[in-house]
Amino acid sequence: MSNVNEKFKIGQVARQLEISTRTIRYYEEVGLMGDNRVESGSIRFYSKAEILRLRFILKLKELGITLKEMKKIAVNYELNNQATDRILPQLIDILDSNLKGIEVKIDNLTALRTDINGYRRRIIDLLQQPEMDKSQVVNECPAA
Amino acid sequence: MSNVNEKFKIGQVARQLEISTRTIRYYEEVGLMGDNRVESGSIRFYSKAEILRLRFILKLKELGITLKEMKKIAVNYELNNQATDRILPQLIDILDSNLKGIEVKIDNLTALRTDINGYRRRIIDLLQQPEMDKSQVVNECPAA
DNA sequence: AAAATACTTGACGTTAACGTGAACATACAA
DNA sequence: TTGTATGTTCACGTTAACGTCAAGTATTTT
Repeated sequence: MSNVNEKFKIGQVARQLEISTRTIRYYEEVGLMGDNRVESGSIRFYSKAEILRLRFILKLKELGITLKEMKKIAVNYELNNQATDRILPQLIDILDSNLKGIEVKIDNLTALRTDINGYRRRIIDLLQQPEMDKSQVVNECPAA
Repeated sequence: MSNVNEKFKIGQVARQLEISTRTIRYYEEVGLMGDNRVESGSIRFYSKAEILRLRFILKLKELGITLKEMKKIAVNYELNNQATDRILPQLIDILDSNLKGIEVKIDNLTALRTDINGYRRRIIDLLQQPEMDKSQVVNECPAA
């Protein structure tokens, strides 16, 4: 068997990618992976290309793209007869809107950090002034 | 009825805080709010202090603290006979670990943004060189 | 008092992305 | 051949924080 046509079973692939076999079957289940069971039997075999496809899925996931979004892309990829030129702009759109979401999240988290720090500081101040009545803190709305 | 002892029904409170009545009942259900049903009947009444408590819960939630964590605090608050001195350091601890989580998230998102931008740029480059074979992009693992 | 509005208690539904277990078939090692 | 590792297909479980009925009670308005 030539090296390029080498096939792997699901467990090998899973170990290689450090994911569970369930995950791989799940990706197939939701239509991200196509049926890899060979005619004869029910056992799945994956070529290197298919493993790359899995890697690609994992990468997109890392990039914050949901499986549902990926499916959309995949469907269009088929519909357009694998015309990459039609697909890539779509991917860019998704990446862009994702970038926006990320910016928003970063901003929110940054504000949150400031907020928490302020609240934290107020608590510490209270703890260091033992004569004060601290009971109100619990019912107080910080930075509001 | 003096103003300070004024009681509100759940719907009024909900509108005031812009949350659902279900949410308020849920907070009671998970032990964050104590039973506010008056002896005689089954209708809940909330004093301003209790509305403040709700505000406090909402604020902590904004700060990324889960209801489960709040419950912990609340339980200790009761256990310690409402000794604020024992509770506040605990709150600080939680806020601190939350801050750490936020830092991590910000870092991750920032790296992600860079990553996405890089990938995005590569796609655009490909789209602008019409002679190239773009089919590989889909199976390629960006920045890996 | 009738109608409209608000409150009550269940209790199942929702979302994402798998985890987990059962019960069985297949495959390679000793 | 017998074990043991690995594969298969269901199908229910998980998590958080409520949403959403349904069906009945209470309050308030007209």
